[in-house]
Amino acid sequence: MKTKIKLIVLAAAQKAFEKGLLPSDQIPDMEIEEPKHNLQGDFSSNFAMVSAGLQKMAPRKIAENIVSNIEPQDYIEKIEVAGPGFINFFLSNCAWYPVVDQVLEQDKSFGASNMGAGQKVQVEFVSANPTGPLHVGHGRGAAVGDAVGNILSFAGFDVQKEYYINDSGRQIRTLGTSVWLRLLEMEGKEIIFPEDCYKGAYIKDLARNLIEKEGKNFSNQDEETAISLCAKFAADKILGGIKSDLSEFGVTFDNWFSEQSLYDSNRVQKAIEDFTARDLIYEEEGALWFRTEDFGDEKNRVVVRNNGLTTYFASDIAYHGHKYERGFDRVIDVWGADHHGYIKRIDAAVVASGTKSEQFEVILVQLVNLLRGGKPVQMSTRSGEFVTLKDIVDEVGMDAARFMFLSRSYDSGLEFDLELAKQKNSDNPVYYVQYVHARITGILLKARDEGLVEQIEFQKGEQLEMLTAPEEIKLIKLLAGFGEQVEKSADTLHPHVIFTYLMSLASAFHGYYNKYKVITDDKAVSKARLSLVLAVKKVIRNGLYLLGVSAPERM
RNA sequence: GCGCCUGUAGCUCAGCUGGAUAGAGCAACGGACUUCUAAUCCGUAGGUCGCAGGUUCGAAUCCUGCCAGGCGCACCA
Repeated sequence: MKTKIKLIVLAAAQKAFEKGLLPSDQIPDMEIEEPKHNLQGDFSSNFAMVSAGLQKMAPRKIAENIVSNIEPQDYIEKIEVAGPGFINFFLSNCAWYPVVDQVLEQDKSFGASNMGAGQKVQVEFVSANPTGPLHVGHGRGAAVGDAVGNILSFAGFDVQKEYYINDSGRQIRTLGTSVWLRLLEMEGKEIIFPEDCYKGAYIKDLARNLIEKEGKNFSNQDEETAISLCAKFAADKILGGIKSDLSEFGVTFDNWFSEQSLYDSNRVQKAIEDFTARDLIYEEEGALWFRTEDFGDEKNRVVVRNNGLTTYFASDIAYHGHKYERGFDRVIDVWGADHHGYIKRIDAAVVASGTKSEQFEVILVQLVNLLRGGKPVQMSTRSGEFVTLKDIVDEVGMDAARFMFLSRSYDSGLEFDLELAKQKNSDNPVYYVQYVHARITGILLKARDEGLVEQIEFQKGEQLEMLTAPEEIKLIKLLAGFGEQVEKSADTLHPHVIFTYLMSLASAFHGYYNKYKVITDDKAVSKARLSLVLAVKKVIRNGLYLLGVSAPERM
């Protein structure tokens, strides 16, 4: 509809120019937008204002010349010039009816777009070290990454969701040591538990599991062997837990990528050699440094320490290089905001490997403040005790948790109130939206029982011209705008755009529902309203799907 | 000190790729169920868009400088 209006304006501008009413046929960047107030029409063009300088003419005068040259259309009721020179279009109701049929026909693909044109995109998210269970922050990252993936895919991108497993290096060894020490402790030995070891209660559980599995005499082994066995056992176990927690959270990955595999295939080594050969890496004080400064970083970064061990950054260089080798045009990493200092150096690695900086994007997800009834939930990093993602999903449910995580822009910190997320009323946005879906199903079931419709699903609207109430037209307009919101969400990589959209659609529906009966004595009106309401149901479902939230038939 | 994010109603936040009278939810107050699900709706009230400049027909939105809060600034991951 927007593009239609735009073409009309352009045609009128051309005509006005030919008639000599406009001095120039230059067309500036103009916008067709939906005004906030109904009095200002359904669509509005700022053409006159943005071309004022070009035409050397007063905006209102330009607007009038445009309006007088617009071909009349049956779906346009009137056109006005208003304010500083807006051209406002008022559409007749019949302009909107086709939207209902589009929704019903296109069904699950309504709102989809081809803006991505099949471009290959990888979204990497969560990627938590397998050294402990996922916590709240990971939950937000998981919800965001998963939703961004869904949205990009719906917008026509070829998306792969990936989890990077840091299954190599020092933190895994530390994990092994932690478990080993707890194990010795359980067997009555005196131990000193170092500061840098993992302190959570889950470490003791792992030690216990290991004793059960391997028997009592495990501690007699040579320490080195024991620690690496502990590490392997613990990492596998924890990763298994992470996978199952994520799947209970409704998050699935297309690929789990192992850091260790980069070493096994010599990719890390090759990356270092390649950069060294190109003088991007130099030696100083026994360590190898990558000249990230040359790419805009504050200082150069170590890739191999003077003890010969590679840093995490070294495998990250190889990892990101490998992503592009796998054919991704765009790579999106979802990180916690506390990692922002890392962006420049990865960007340096990407650019040094011959990829354009624009092909690498980082979504920084701000921190989550966990509350219970408005009061902060105590989380002690010292003792290693924290509220896990699993705790939250168990307590409030997957749908409520996901919806809450996606309710705000990830650029802002998030207050997550467990009490609020559990409430089953309008305070809790997830039920507000899901309720629309369930309510409509109820209506459709009743309509079927009364013989008004054969099935609760159908592909063609009926008697749509009976939809004349302003609330009905407003609903259709909202449906018509879904695709644009999907594109905006995909373009900005911000899933909360979909959240906001769903809230306004739900609000419009609930208002309508309370004011009008869908099933009335008038058969034609009932059929029209059933068509509209089914369309609303489908769009709600499509939107919820993008956020990874279920659309229940009954509540 | 440097970098990233944030500052909008009492609270939590939308709006920020510039548009007309800045929106929603909660909290407050007053209403609506013999009705397709009240997990809902309707109404009232609530604002120097952190502060100061600048850009222009027009700034919550863009630029600069302050102020405040969060998070980072390792041969850690």
